[in-house]
Amino acid sequence: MSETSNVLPLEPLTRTLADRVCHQIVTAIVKGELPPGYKISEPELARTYGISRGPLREAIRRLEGLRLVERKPHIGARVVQLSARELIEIYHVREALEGMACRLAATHMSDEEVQSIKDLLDLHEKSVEQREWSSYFQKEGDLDFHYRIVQGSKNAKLLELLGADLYHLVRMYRYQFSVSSSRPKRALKEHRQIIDAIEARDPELAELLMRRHISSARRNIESKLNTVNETKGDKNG
Amino acid sequence: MSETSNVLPLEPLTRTLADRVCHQIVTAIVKGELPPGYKISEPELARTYGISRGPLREAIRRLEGLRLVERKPHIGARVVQLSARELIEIYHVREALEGMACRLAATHMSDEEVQSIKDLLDLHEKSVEQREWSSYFQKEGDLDFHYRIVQGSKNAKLLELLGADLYHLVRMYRYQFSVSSSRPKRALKEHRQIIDAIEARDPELAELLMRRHISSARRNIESKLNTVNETKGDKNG
DNA sequence: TAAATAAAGATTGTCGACAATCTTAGCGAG
DNA sequence: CTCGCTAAGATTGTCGACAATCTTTATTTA
Repeated sequence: MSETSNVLPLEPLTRTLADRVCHQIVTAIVKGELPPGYKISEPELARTYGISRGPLREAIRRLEGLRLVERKPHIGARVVQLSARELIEIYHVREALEGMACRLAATHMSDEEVQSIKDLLDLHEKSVEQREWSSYFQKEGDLDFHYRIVQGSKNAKLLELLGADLYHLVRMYRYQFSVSSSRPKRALKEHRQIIDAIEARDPELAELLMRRHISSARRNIESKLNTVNETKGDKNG
Repeated sequence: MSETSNVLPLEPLTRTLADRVCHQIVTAIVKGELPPGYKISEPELARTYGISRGPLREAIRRLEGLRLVERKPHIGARVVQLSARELIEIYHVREALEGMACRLAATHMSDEEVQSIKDLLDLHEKSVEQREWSSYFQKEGDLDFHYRIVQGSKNAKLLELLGADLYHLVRMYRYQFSVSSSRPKRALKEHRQIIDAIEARDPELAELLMRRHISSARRNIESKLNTVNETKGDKNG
């Protein structure tokens, strides 16, 4: 129950079919039910969700804006296929944006928000200890933390860019490759350092730690992708 | 002739009504023909562009993703109204993203691209000298420069975020307030310093100069907005 | 007179059908 | 056997009409 709407604050109770179905398709794409490269057939999807092609096409236009599908006129829409290069690019952008977010959060976050995140990390720690570091927490817990930091920056545009345009793709990648945080304990430790810096109201340190955190995650992914590429060889297209 | 499609690389020759009209509406919003806060009437706009409500609604969904309109279910769409706070937020984000873009550009830009930008700046200089620093150049020339730097970063995601989600709003703001670059000579000088740093393949300096450039533009806007607010008083909502 | 209610009008949301374009399978020529 | 053309099928693009919701206005009542 309770979908993953912590990260995607689109109320599921929107009263229009297009919005509701858009939200459903986002979830389906992120979870891999609609796999990358999948050709979206309008009649098929319309049947699946029990709606007409009108609202469905509106939803697809919205998904196009979210960069989750790519559309070509008179040919159709396909679920995006994240290349290694694009994934790395996203992490570079995250480093810049979330570094900034973290710096701002150190100034603008309320004490209550800080405490709330510390509580969240306590929850994560218990999950790690109890080896329940599975499914939801493994895949979504990390982004929950990051999302809250960005919220704490009090910069709405930042929240828009990260929440609407980047996190979906990161989540999709994690479900796809099932590689989420192969280093949960280390990630948790880094999260604690970050929130401590914010609590200490030390913007420079907070930014530095966040950038380093994301940077090391990126390098971790890069090394894994390189390992894969060594066995498979390059395949551009 | 030659629309402003240097900044918005959406081919005008797309063969679908929704795409074409979307592009037209973007231009109309940016230029203020559809003013901020304007209530978009579907029947009216459909008549205006000579199309049916179907493609128009798809275009509106796309505009929603571009953050140029805000939609409320069963009520309608309105052209976004940029608050002073949001505008400042955008400049903060630009500082982070374009700083990063500039750093990357110093490494990844080809010598030909660098030369091309220097030629562009020569053109701008002539415009300033000849006091033709009007309309197009005044409003679009600056963003042309910035767009090319971002292109030079060779980071597609960066280009997406800035080109699709932020520059439109900046352009809209400039047309609205007609305040574009009240300091053309100084801006041009800063642009030259930036491209020189890139040509010298000095990433740190390039980033520093770009951040400072955008930061001073932001402070310039802030001071102007404060002046306006002093006479008008605050008006949130 | 002011507030609440109800009906009329307008606007948005949804649907099914038709037209334009692309894809594919089959056929024929070289 | 391969390549190119053609026609049939399927898919996307567009439209007009109907249903659901919101807004406005007029009426009634305290």
